[in-house]
Amino acid sequence: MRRVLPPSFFNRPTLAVARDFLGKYLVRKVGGKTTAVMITEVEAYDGPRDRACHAHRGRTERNAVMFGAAGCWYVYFVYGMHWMLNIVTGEAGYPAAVLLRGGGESFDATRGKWDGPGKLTKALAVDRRLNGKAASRASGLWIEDRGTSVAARHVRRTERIGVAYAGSWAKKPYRFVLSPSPCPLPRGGGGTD
DNA sequence: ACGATGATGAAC
DNA sequence: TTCATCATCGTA
Repeated sequence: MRRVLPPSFFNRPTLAVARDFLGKYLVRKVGGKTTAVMITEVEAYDGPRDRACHAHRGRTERNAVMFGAAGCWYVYFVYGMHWMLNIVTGEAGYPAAVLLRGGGESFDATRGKWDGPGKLTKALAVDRRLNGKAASRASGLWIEDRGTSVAARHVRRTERIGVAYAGSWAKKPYRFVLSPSPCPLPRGGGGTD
């Protein structure tokens, strides 16, 4: 079973899309070579109120694609050297996206190879050229469901990385990590805010 | 713990 | 036009 995720998958609340990303495959085709990476770590950036979200200060040239259709890539450059890969989620006009932060070769070997958003884009040759393009075979970068189902006990939620400037929004559990070993109950009991 | 490294956005 | 900032990473 192998299905390319359609725009409707992404046209849902950002947190739901982020959660459901775990266990899906990010597939890159460049030239004749295809690479598939199981997604194991993502972060949600949810709308203008989210102070960690680029759209918090309104629309700019850089973040414009976040305001567009779900299922398009939002790629930007940070720290003078790294490309960040996001996919736009939710209704057009509502600026939200999911940042792809890490991936592995399989469910049981989820760590080590592509941990870190900058390493992931470097490994998959992702740069500005994909910004605004749809996630599809045509763009050479897309997401597939290959039948892996991820149970709740394998999903760990934490604060997002590198967004300390966002005040209370930095503390929200918007980072989702796939953990092969079952996680104990979330810290503090409920966990999902 | 820190420096690399350059695009971006807001201020002037 | 200038300048602070930055959804990171490798080395120490």
